[in-house]
This record gives sequence, C-alpha cells and structure tokens, in this order.
Amino acid sequence: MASKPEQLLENQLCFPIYAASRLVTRLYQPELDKYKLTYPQYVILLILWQQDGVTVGEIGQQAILNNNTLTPILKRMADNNLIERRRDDWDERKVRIYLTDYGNSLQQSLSCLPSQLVDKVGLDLDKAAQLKALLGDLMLQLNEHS
Amino acid sequence: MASKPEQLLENQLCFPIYAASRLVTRLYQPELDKYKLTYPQYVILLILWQQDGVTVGEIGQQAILNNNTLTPILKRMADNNLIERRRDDWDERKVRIYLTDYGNSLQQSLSCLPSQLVDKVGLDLDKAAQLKALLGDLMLQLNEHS
DNA sequence: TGCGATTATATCGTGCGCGATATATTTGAC
DNA sequence: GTCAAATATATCGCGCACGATATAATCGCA
Repeated sequence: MASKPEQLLENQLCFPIYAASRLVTRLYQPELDKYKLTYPQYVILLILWQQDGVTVGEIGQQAILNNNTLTPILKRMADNNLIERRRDDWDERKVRIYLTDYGNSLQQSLSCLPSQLVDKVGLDLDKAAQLKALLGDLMLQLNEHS
Repeated sequence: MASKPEQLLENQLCFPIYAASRLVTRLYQPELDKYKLTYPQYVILLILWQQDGVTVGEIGQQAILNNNTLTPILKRMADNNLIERRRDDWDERKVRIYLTDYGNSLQQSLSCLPSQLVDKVGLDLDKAAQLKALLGDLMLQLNEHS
C-alpha cells in the first residue's frame, strides 16, 4: 500500500517537534555536563531562579511534568546539593523546594548559556521568535486537549 | 540575583520545544495504545512504510536516533510481531528490518491518525506549515553543530 | 596475505517520562 | 467530631535516550 501524503515522515509536524527536542537537548548537554546537570534539571533551576520555595506541583505545572517524573529528579538534585526539600508547615502534604547556595550560584554560571548557544548555531532571532510564538500557540491548544 | 531576560522560562526557545514534544507524544499515545505502539515505534513504522528492508543505521539517520536507542526498540517491535530482523547477506555487519504482514497492515489502520489529531486539537494548517518549515530550518542548523 | 583501522550493531549503566497505584494529609458534609 | 472524598506526593514498572564501551565483520594497505 502506498503512503498517504500526510503519512510521509517529511510531511508530519509531530516528527520535527520530537526530533528538534532531542537535538536541542544534545546541544545543551555538553555545557550542562560541566555542572553535572541534565536538561530537565536545568529547566527546574530556571523555574526556581524565578521563584524559590515553590511546591512540587507548581514546578510540575510550569515544566509540564508529572509529579512521578519530578519526584526522582528532585531527589537527585537534592543529593547533588542543588536544592533542599522541606514539607510545608501549614499543609504537610506539600513539599516545597528551596535552592541551596550552590543551586543559586549556578544562575550566574549559566546566565550566558542561552545566548551562547544561539550564537553557536547561528540562530536567526526573528525566526526564533516566530518559532517560539507558534509553539506557544500549539502548546495552548495541546494543553486544552489533555 | 535577578534573572536575565533570556533566563526567564517564558523567553526561552528551548523549553517550548521540549514541552511541545512531550505534549505531542501525550496526544498520540491514547490512539497508539490501541495498537500497543509507542510514539518512537510509530516513527519507525512511518519510515518502514516508505521503504522496507532498511538497515538499523538508516533508520537511525532518518529518525535521528542513536543505534543504542534503536536496538532495544527494534527488539521489542520484533517481539510484538511488527517487524523482522535479518542480517544482510552481503554484509553481515548490517541488520535489515522488514515489516511483517501485521506491521504492514497497521499502515491502513493508522492512516487517518495525523488528520484525526489535527482535527481534534483544531490546528490551523497555515500555522502548522509555518511551524514545520521553521523547525526544519532549526534542525538543519542543529544537525550541523552536533 | 595478514593485520590494524573502520564500520555496524549490541551491551551496559544512568536518567528521564509516564500510567497505575499507594500513602498521607486535609477538606467538607453530615 | 467522624469519615468519605479530594489533594499532594511517592512508589513501581516499563520504555525510551544516550554516553561509553564491546563485539564482530569488512576494508585497505603494506
């Protein structure tokens, strides 16, 4: 049976998203390795640098990660002295995540990473902005249906 | 320390790519579950429906997956009677992947999946085409630097 | 023709990512 | 006040994803 046009790999939208995601992770990994970070851990740090002391659930909402994914990542990050996990005093079901001094210090160390990688791949900033906007729209639509 | 603007999660390009990829996988999963497929397995089937009997390495190039990722996936797909793995007669280093009748039959079953999901999320086709083009450019640039 | 270099795939270990389920805490209806 | 429902996190099992390494087949050149 012949493939329908939309069944060709090059005509699918889902595949470039899937592949680009892995290529981006591969791009970040060498730099993150210097601090023994993984890409998801970097995303969690980005969230904590903006707002310290958030709960596991709030991190999950922002990172779009389930708590059963987050719990082990956060444990590893605590083991590596990046964060501290403390139960909320008023609601003991919640676990709040606090940056350690070391975790905080990495914000400086990694502050140039985005622009550094933009330069490295020679990214067109206009196209990048378009891409971000289109992905933002897509994510809104996908979030509605999940 | 305050975040640099480009360090804000909402200003990063990498994050929407990462998150959109997982949202797309979540979108496909319920349908793929009906055939006990995972998303990467679906991608491999898309490749094989276009060209049967390709080698592991050729699948890896198209799917942008390392062979140490592919080998176990292909084993599981063989276990599930989707494909058959045979050594190349002329070059015994190569393993060629052939669709089984069942693997072939899924092309029909899944032929409507892309348009079905486009409809479900109410995707704007113009925007989707733009997105695909921009991601294609990005992937070319990322592939150069990896 | 022999043997080091290259190529193709596989194996191992670690870290996501998620569905299903479990545990503990809080809330709310009575 | 009691207890079922809801909420927040954790645990378990499985399947990617990849770096590092191993194994086996082929190539190439002296």
